[in-house]
Order: sequence, then structure tokens, then C-alpha cells
Amino acid sequence: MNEKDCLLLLYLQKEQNITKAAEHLFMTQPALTYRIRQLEKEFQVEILSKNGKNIRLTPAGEHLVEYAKRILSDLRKTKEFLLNLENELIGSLKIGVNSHFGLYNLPSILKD
Amino acid sequence: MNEKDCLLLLYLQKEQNITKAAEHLFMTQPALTYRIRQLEKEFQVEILSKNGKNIRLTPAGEHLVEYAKRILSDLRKTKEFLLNLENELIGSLKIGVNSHFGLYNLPSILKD
DNA sequence: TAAAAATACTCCATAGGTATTTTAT
DNA sequence: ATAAAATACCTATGGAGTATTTTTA
Repeated sequence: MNEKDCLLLLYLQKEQNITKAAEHLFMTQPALTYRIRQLEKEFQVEILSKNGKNIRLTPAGEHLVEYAKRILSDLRKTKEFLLNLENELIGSLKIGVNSHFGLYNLPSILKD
Repeated sequence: MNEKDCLLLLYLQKEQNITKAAEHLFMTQPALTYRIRQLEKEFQVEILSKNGKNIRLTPAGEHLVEYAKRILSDLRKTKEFLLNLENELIGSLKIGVNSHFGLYNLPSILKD
């Protein structure tokens, strides 16, 4: 189960229709059907049930959607945090030391 | 980032050594190195830094490990919950109704 | 020189596409 | 008759392996 699988569950819940959900995800209906089957194998549950021509989420499916929402939320927070962390690390570091320390002690420290 | 990637981060933190982490994951060292590079691209950060012959996690890497731990924990809880849900749904449902309701109202409800 | 990581390549599993059939209103 | 899902088949991306080179204590 990856990020795209999480998104896919959200769109299935929203649309109750595989074809429309697939459009949102810029993929084809058979490809989406395939991903659902894979998820059903992974979690050993039925995710979809038929509702006439359309589909609906099973209780297990609904629970997976909640899981997917948590994952996506945590993922976004984590990516944002790491982006900020990276920004903090950009720039130069100036160190003022006496010449002896700079010549004999600093090099090995910098290497570390 | 999938379940195996999460596990992989935990072993890297534990071993500080790609080769040993790869053994735990029953994969080869180059394959693990490749996965790390992919994760670094995905999150736009360096995950590992060299520490002599071995490696160590960068601050970003450590943060990703914490994320991975949360994901794995939530995933296990979700799988467990779905397993129980599935058990609850096994068995037969007996419904007692009067004959008129059973003949004229119940069928469409059952169909739904 | 020995142990680990990085690199170059090859291969194959599987995610995704196209075409078609089946299902249901 | 129409709209959606399911199925069959094909293709290609990328994850994983093998062999080798580079790095470093």
C-alpha cells in the first residue's frame, strides 16, 4: 500500500464509481480495478461491493479509507518538516579560531 | 514508500551498516542501497551519511525512522482490526418477521 | 588488506494500458 | 441500450540480483 493507493481509496469513497475515480487519478478503469484486487489480497478483505452498476465501499473498505487519510496526513506533515529541515541546513558556516587550533586541531574535526 | 521501506529504515538505524541491514531484509546490499537512493529522491533529503566504512543516519533520516515506526504501528493495528472485522462477518443471520413483511417488504431490503 | 559502500549491467515481476466481454438498469 | 465493472492479454518501468570497482580504517 503506497501513497497512490491511499489516494485511490479516497476517490473511490467520494465517487462510488471506479471509472470516475480512475479519471481523477489519471489512470484507466482496469488498472484501478487491478489495484483494488491487490489491496484486497494484501489486507485479506473485500473492499468493494456492487451497488447496481456502481460500487460501494464495504465496512472494511471504509475503515481502510480512514487509515489512508491518516497516512496521507502524516506523510504530508513529514515531507513538509523535512523540507524545512533541509532549508535550515543550506548556507555557509563561518568558524573563527586561533591559527594553531585551525592548523592542527580543526582539520580532523571538520573531516568528522 | 511502502511497508518494506519502513522496515528497512528501522534496520538501518539499528545496524548503521547497509550490508547487515540487507541481510535482515533477505535482500542484497546493492538492492538496499538502491532503495535508499529512491527514498532520498522521494523526500528530497539525504538519509545516510558516511561514518568511515559504515554509515549513519542524518537528522532527516532519523526523522524518517520515526515516521516509519508510526506507519508500521498503524498498519499492524489496521490489519488486526480488519481481521477481527472479517471474523465478525462470518456466520448466518436469522431474521424473524411476519409473513406479509417477509413476502413484500423484506426482499428489496435484503437486496440492498 | 579487508570490509563496506557504490556502480554498472542484466533480468524479471508487476503495475498499467488496450481491447473486449459481462453485468445490470 | 447504455453505462459501468470484469476479464484477457500485452507492454514497459523499475526493483532486485550478480559482478565489479571504489572507498576507508
